[in-house]
Amino acid sequence: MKRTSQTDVAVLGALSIEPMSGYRIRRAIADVFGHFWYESFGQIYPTLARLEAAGLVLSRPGSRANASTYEITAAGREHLRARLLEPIFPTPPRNPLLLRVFLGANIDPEAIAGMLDQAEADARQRLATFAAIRAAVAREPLFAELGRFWVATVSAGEHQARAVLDWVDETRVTLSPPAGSVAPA
Amino acid sequence: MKRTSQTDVAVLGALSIEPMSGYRIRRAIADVFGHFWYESFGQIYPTLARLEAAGLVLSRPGSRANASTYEITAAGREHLRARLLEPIFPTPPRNPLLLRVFLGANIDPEAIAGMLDQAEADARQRLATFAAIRAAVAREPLFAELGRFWVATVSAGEHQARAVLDWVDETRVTLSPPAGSVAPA
DNA sequence: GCCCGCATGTAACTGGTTACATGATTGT
DNA sequence: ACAATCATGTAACCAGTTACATGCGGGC
Repeated sequence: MKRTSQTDVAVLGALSIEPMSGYRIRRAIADVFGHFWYESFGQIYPTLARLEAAGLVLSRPGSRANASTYEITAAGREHLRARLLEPIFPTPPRNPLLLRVFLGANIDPEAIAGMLDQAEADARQRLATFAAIRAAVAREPLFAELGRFWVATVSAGEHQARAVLDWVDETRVTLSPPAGSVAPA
Repeated sequence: MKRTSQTDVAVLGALSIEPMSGYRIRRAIADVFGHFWYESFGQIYPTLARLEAAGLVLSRPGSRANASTYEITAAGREHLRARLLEPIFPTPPRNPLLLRVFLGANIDPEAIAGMLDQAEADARQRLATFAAIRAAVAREPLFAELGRFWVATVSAGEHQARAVLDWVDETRVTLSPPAGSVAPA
């Protein structure tokens, strides 16, 4: 049960769409995978060097003097395919909001209410972003083929966000009586 | 924007319920926080030592020769309270399933379908576990007071699991036409 | 001429997992 | 007696973040 890093998958995956510089890979991951994936520069550049050494990507001088454009090789595509088919090991859950809700007896009910408000605002914000992404996908000609997959991940985000909204509504009620309240007559 | 470790919060939080050995803390976290939190032994024992040095917990010889029971101190409770009120920095998202769905064009549609099946099975499994937990909470006298909070976190898990189920249903349809299909006449 | 965005890289650090080693206690 | 569970700890390792250093090129 060894959890292997998925950074290679994310980087090769980005390059499977089109050749890019390291900087642009990072932006693509932030913009497109943003709601379900994250990579930092400190992770991307070493990874790119490793992938190149392994012959999975190749770099060619880019448009600028100091820039390189990375391209996925045939071996890289094959490797990506294989990695995508490996069994998935989900990372151990760590939800700081739920940790606080569980330990809610230690703090002021107001504080919990504030956290729920924040969670609701975040979820609404995400839904707005998703709506914008849907519109963008419809416009982008590049993603005519990949659009279905992209929309599927966006939809997952929407379902999650709506689940949060429903849960917040419900939880505000079940957690509202501040300790010594009585049942309605 | 420094992400500070929440391990102290989880450990102090467990001890805020009742005194326990390190081993039992880990089991309590797995059993009770399991669906939203995780800590390994390699994390718990050093943390306990640190917390004791800081006077936030104290250890007394336990029932067994080689065991200690840890207890939260007044300072520990105060520290926990303060930590719970700190702003929440969610960890960067990393959802390997959505990464695979997005990159689905690189692999066999069957493989994606298999992953969706797996996600569905996992969600159903979780729902069953939650039902069992709800029953257990109702029985547990210790959690008469904390039950509301516990149930709130369980409910969050249920909402998430149902969101997955809905998404899988929907996505099986939107992703089913294997490439060269035509619209219905 | 200056600022901003594009671009690359690395060093220090932290958080966390895994695996291993070891032994006590309890129940069957 | 034996197995399972309770219990503690550590060492090796890995993944990943953050901050820093540096420079090019285009637009205003």
